[in-house]
Amino acid sequence: MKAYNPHEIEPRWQKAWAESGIDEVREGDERPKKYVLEMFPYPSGDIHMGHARNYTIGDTIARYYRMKGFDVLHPMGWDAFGLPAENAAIKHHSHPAKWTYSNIATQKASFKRMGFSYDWDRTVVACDPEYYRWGQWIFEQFWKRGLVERRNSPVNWCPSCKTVLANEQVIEGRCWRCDSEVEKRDLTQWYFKITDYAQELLDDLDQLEGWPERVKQQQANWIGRSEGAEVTFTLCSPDGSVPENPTDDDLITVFTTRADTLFGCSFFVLAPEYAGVADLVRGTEYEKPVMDLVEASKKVTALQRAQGDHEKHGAFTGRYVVNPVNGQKVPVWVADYVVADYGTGAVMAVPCGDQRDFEFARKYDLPIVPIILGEDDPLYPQLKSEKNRVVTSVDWDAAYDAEGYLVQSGEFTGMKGGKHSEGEAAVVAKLEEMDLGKRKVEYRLRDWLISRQRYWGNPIPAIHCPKCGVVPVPEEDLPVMLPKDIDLAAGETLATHEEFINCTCPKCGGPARRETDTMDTFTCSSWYYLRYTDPHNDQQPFDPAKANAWMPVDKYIGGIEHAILHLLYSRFYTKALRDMGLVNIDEPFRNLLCQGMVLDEHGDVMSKSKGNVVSPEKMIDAYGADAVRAYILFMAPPEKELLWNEDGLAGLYKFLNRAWRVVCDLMAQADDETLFEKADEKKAAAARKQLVRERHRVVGKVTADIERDNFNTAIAAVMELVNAASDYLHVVAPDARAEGADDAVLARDVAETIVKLLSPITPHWSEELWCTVLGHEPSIHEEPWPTFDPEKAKSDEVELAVQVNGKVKARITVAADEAEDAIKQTALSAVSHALEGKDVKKVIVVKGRLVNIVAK
RNA sequence: GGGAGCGUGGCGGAAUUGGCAGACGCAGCGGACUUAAAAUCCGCCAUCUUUUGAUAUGUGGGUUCGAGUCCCACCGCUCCUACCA
Repeated sequence: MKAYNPHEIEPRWQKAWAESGIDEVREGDERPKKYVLEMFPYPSGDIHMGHARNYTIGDTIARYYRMKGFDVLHPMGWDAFGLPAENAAIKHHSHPAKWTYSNIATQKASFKRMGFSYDWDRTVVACDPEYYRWGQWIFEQFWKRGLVERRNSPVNWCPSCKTVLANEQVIEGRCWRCDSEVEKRDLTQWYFKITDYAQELLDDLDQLEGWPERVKQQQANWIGRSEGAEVTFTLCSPDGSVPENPTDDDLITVFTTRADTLFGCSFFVLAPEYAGVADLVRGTEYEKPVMDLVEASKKVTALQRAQGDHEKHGAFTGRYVVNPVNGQKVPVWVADYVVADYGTGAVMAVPCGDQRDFEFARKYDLPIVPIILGEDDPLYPQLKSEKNRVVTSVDWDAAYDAEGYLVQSGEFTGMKGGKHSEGEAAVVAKLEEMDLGKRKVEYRLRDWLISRQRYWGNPIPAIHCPKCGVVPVPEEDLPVMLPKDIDLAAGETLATHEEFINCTCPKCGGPARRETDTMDTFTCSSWYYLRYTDPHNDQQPFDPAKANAWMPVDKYIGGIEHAILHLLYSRFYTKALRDMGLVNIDEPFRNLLCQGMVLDEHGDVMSKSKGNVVSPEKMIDAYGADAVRAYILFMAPPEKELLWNEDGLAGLYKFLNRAWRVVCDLMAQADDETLFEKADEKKAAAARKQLVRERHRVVGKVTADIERDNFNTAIAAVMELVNAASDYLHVVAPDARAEGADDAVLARDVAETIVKLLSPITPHWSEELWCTVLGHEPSIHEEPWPTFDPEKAKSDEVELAVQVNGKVKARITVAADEAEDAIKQTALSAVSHALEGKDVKKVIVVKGRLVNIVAK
């Protein structure tokens, strides 16, 4: 018997598969398609266990579907633009491309060693001009359709990466990439109007039945739809008089979800960044304190806010606005707790019903007028039908933000108040009637800031002409190539590269300057899955017919850290491209599997600084790729974290050895007499029966488990079949398995079944046994998946637990098709000792499982 | 503060709709083989108890013939989010 030697068989089969092109996609195939995709990696260096896990899961699924008779697209590429390459280039005085392509080569070699079945002919590398050309083209199509905007506003700036960041890339006030504190700056930047799709991005989450609930929840929270109303207040003149015929300049609008509390508005607050703040106070005694506050709030970093420093600061502007529902004048303040870019940047403050307003009112001694009360509030009996203000202060220590009844609220007094309440609807109706308010939906989602002040990215294809303004680069001139001669270490950037910058305006032909910002790397990863469907197209980003044939991705596998960023952006791209007629789908990813992290044995994140990184390469050196793959899938369900434990890996290696021997022993003929003793025929018959049952049961179990991503229990089931085969081998001697005998047929069937069931997981191990021990031609990976007969998985006798009042008291064995009455009788007599002195009230028979006797 | 999820042996984890808790594996213990070790093969392995049996899925209640699973409250942990009016 040949021993299992992964180090010999793995490279041999990898070479053979590459030569035969077995993993390449066949175009024009008649079979139904499956598009299995793993998130493409950033070429940061050697692969780590997270990669190994992600891609092992995907490869197993892809191989399974091939055997199930699908035409499978399973591609791989690299998300190759980004800052680490630039930093490496600065450090080593070289070019980012050098570092990037060298890492790609390293990673690709590792992926091949893992035995991943990618169609390498379809590789997409994001920094390849053949790819980024079409990223620019798509940018221009978005531009044409009004999805691109250039505007000045406060943005997140990372001082360490020296670039702006999208909202989604700021995590607790820090840069997602380098962890530096993010600053606010006023800059003119490029945006994608993802907010145009806010409602659809929210609604279509319902279509995504194959997505984890928590990811959908996170996206819904991020989009943050909020239903409310706009309410218009009139600004009083500097002398405090109410303008008789107010112009648009005299009106200030707020967004609120609680119009029902409008009668409790006792002051009015503008964000420090609110556009008209300076004009309101210019030349007055209030100018200095207000403008000091505006300056100070710029210095309060997002980080300080994230860390819970919610001390509110404000300053009075000296101006007043008129409350539209009761005509009351309320003071206008500027305060740093109002967010400038949500709603209108102004809020009506109702301190009795909003905790933030309450805190601010207490700090600056502003009135707190109770206008919504719970029935158990001590003030309620006094105020419950009071329409006018009689109480204008409270001794509460927090706002009342629950549902309640409106009081001191004019005609609305007595109505129910709260979000989406009767009172809210009535107030909004009244405002609409007066033409001073209307229903409004707001979203938390902001437009996607896509420009970056970095070299190693996709250049934004725009030209600044002093005469014509900002104009797109003509399509035939795409791509705008990144200049290769740049010395980043010397501080050069695109903005200092005169040769790159100087150009002529495509409209007027005059001298012009090229845009020097590049696009966020997330633009590259927002459509790569479409490029895979037609990777060599040099006429368009992809042929819509090909994309439509393959899309959507049937199974998308990647890390949960992309729950918002990448997945939201990709959904947006897909919808925008759909509206341009390039694809006919609404959503790119039908099923999403978010794999858990790989942690060290103590549950800590693996990191170079901690020195606890386990290298996949070293594990392959020690145990072979198949054992590593099987271990990764066996030790935890895919979405859970995996605690690395090398003893466990050794265990899987031992299992592959044991299963190898069992397969060989099953195929051994009578000449190999030393192996087993001859057993009596009765035992042998029972062992045969048992093995047949296990064979059918396990195929059913493994198939169902792989379909629902339970690879750990699928492997456990194969282990059970191997154990059953081993038991059988101990009873049935090899000479019973001579050529042509029933046992020979059974033994071969079980051997082939084991090898096939493991082949998506351990492709080299299976291929070797298939071709040598089982004597077939390559390749097992083109064989059909084993089938099973549920009838044959059934046993003709079953053991039932007999419970008395829910506690197991005995076990009985009955024929599988035994009648219920007979089962009851058997059960009752089996537990007669436990029933003495009791009345049997009821007997419940659960077929195939148990009998429960209720007795008192 | 808001949202989502999770608590099962020494460890990783099983348990489709409520139906015999602990599959499968790791570690451990015992045995066979061996001069010996490794490898391999066989057996044991939740807790208490001599057997019978009793107790066990974070804690306390509830629904049910029956609860790891459903409901309520509490405790603990993890992730996401954060002044969004």
